[in-house]
Amino acid sequence: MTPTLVVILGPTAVGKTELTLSLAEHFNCPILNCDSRQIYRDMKIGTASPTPEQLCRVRHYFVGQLSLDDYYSAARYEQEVLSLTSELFKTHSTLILSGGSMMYIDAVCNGIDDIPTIDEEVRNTLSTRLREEGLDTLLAELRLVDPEHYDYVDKKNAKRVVHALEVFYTTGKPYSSFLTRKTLRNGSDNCQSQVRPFKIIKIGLERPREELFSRINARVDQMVNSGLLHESMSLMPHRDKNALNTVGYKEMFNVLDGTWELPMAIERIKKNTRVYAKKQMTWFKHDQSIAWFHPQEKESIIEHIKALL
RNA sequence: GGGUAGUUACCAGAGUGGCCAAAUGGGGCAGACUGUAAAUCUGCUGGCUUACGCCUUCGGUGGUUCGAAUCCAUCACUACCCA
Repeated sequence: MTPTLVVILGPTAVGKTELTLSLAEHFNCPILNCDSRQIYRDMKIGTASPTPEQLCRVRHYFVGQLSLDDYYSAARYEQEVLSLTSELFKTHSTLILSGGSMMYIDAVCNGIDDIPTIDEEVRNTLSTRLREEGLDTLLAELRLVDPEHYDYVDKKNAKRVVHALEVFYTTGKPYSSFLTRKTLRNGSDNCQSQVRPFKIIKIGLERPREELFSRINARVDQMVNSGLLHESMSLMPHRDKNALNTVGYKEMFNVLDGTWELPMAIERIKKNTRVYAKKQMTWFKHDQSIAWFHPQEKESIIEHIKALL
């Protein structure tokens, strides 16, 4: 049997966790979580992490294993998933990867170029320079140093401009010289089977918009009832960490420092979650290799997978 | 009953004779995306149009003016104040 990675993806709150659990039980295989925030410890409520009960039902990987200080990235995730799968495929012919982090999924399915990780010092220098000298100065510099990427880069997106310069100052080589995949995006995923030593089956979960949005609203209320504010309070000391630049927490921090009233924060969390879900859908919808189902169509999904195994 | 303030696009809210289809913010919609991506960034948001452009808007009606969201009259409604 060809080793196969079944990828379950879809917008936040669509119902991935529960469906994935029953698929994993059905196929008797572990779950590789693919959520850039659930991978952190201490962010359980706000990220709707699998509960202890759910974690008991099926072996999970990539849940709650990082501390807020840890550096992480899609590239690192790709590496770890690849080395883990090469182990797990020795004993399982099918594995499930499930989550909504678009870039992480993409890194696993299509690979991501080998771009060096930036050290703290360069990162700090450039963020200071951005603050003090402004984006235009850095853009002008990028133009000199890496004209190819200058033409391509989103010139209003400081983060992208800065990153290209970070790479240049770290390696002495232009950022564009590290890029071998012309487009990261899904257009190229016809060749995925050559990229990976296993087959990939992508299952997308979707719901009508109103249905998804009312699930989002209900889930946010439920998070608040389960103590999101309290959890945020314990994370306050780390509020500037990237991992906490996350829907749910950033709004609650505003409540805790007195900027917002709680009801306002709750509304904003709902809204920002909807926006996030929409962004996920926008990303996923270009990927022709995804087979879409309603989360309730479990039997059809199983059939679909079996037919492709 | 009297007085004052107000009525602007989905909401809030600028605009007080031409540069106004109307600032700005929110909300909504759409999109981009190769390294902390639940991040970051962009566009659209009266109608028709690919576009030039055309048409209908700033509570209602009627006026003044070459020209009105802006000035005048009047009616309606809202808020506050005095009775």
